[in-house]
Amino acid sequence: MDDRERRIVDVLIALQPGEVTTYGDIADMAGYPKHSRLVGRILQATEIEVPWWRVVNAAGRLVPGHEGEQTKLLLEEDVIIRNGNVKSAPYGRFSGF
DNA sequence: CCCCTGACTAGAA
DNA sequence: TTTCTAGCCAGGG
Repeated sequence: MDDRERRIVDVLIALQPGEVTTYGDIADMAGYPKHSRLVGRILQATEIEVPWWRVVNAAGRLVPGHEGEQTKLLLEEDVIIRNGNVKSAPYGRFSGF
């Protein structure tokens, strides 16, 4: 695990309940703008426990293949979801309250 | 090294 | 609003 991966994971595990953000924002916060794809790759491959359900793409689309579980987990954190998309969340990139 | 693929994105059609 | 086009990065064949 290199330095970039470590920093990105640090940002991920720091996400709080109800805080929904995007791949691009995670990359920015970790100090690696333009590396959104790397974030997605890490989320899919890492063995470390991270709140993956609090990450969606820039359009608010849920993770392909995990919509069901992700929707359930987000609803428990008071995140508003409509048609498989995050409409708004208490905090983070999709905060609309 | 080339080509394709994907939990990505911003901007132009 | 939806679709396409470049850019972007790491992996795998």
